[in-house]
Amino acid sequence: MRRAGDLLRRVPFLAVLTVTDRRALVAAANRRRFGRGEAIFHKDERGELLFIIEEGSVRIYLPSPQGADLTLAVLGAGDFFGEMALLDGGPRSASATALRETATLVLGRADFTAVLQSRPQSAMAVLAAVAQRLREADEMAGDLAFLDVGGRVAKKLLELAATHGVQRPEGTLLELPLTQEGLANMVGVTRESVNRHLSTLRRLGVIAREGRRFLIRDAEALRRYVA
Amino acid sequence: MRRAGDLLRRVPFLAVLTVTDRRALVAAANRRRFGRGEAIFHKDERGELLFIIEEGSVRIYLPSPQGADLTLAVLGAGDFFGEMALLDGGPRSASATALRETATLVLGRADFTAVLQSRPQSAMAVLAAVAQRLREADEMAGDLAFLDVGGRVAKKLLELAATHGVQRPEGTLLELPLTQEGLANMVGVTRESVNRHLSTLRRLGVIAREGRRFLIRDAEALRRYVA
DNA sequence: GCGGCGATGTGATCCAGGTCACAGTTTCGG
DNA sequence: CCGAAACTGTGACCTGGATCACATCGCCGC
Repeated sequence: MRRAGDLLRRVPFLAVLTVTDRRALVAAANRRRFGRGEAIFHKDERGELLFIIEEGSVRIYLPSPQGADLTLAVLGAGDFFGEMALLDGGPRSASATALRETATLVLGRADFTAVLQSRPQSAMAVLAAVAQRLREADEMAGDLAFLDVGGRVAKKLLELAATHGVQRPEGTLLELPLTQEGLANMVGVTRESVNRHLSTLRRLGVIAREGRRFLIRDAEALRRYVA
Repeated sequence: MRRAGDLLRRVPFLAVLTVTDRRALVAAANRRRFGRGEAIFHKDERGELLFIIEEGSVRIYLPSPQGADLTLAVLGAGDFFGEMALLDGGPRSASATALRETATLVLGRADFTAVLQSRPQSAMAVLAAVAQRLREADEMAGDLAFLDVGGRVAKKLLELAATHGVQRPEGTLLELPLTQEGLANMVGVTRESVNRHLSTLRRLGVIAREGRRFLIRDAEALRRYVA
């Protein structure tokens, strides 16, 4: 229980609660584990559960009729998801699956709303988080409308560097193991196109491969490549 | 003041307040009018104001470096906008301009947060509204990624029919006067492409022009055209 | 009621990126 | 440690939309 408490302090909308409140919440919540590749929920389903990731990582995506879906986000420990359906009562707006063995804390609608109603600070924190996501969603739409494939790939790499990168003498290494297909799904194009752009970037010495991860050698060049 | 009070009851997050609370808010708020085509704010500016539309209509859009921006929403009386920057403290995530003579009620950050903090119901309503917008933004990204131009145009027409349509014996008339350029900006393509698709749809008898507005004769056919 | 400007309609080209079809290369489970 | 399965790399080809270039058609204002 100790570990869970620590983690919850890093969840924005729970951070503002008192230790006692958080303990109560953890006591009320269920736990669920998901195996690598296991579906957590599907778009258009009804659903009344909010998930907080204790450990692991989860992909949120829009499934497309003809395969090739669009990845909206990859979340990790401390992130929460599934709140949308709770907030506006609609069906799931996207699908979620575990990318690897993942442990979650599950909150029902009643517990969630109770917290929000009784702690204005907590509601404000959720509001900030949702606003942040809206920002990102709008930006994604803009990128899809304005940038060509090369630009989208470059921009996504920079984004991943910011969120999942570790500094190395030779550049920034993306910790997240990522296949070209995965990257393709993030920018809404075919794997082949991504491959060709990565090839040029590699030939230019801008990026390199390190096993299943990417190494960004020249972020500045990538930035120029976006425009 | 009477008219404003009536209107505010239709703003979701203010509807839950008492009449007295609303009166106080109206008293505290400023009013601003904007002329046709006038800019209200620009993306990336700092801004601390929330606008509630009393009368008129406002276009929210992402400007693109090379002209041709992307319209995210067209809002009318009773809608509010500009909340994002207040909620998460970031800069404006999009630009806003008045499409015609428009009157707004302006709320500062302090007033807005005061309401949210003191009225949990009100915070929940804002949460629902923002969640709703996030849903729409994600869907837009999906459409940009999955649908071809024809599908996007058809889908947008159906959307507009739902939000701005009036029933007529011959079909649904879109009240909103809309140029092909305007439609093009909503779906992220060139005016020429929109024109060609509209031409085929018109030849097929699915839609027709009524002055500066669209008449949808066969919604079912449009729906098929999306896929 | 006419002159002009914004909004339409359409043809001609061009090319980024999708599709298909493989070959080579890692990786990982048993 | 080996073999299958998953990833990566590339060529050939085709096509939807962008781009450019006009002609025409309203409306709106003077």
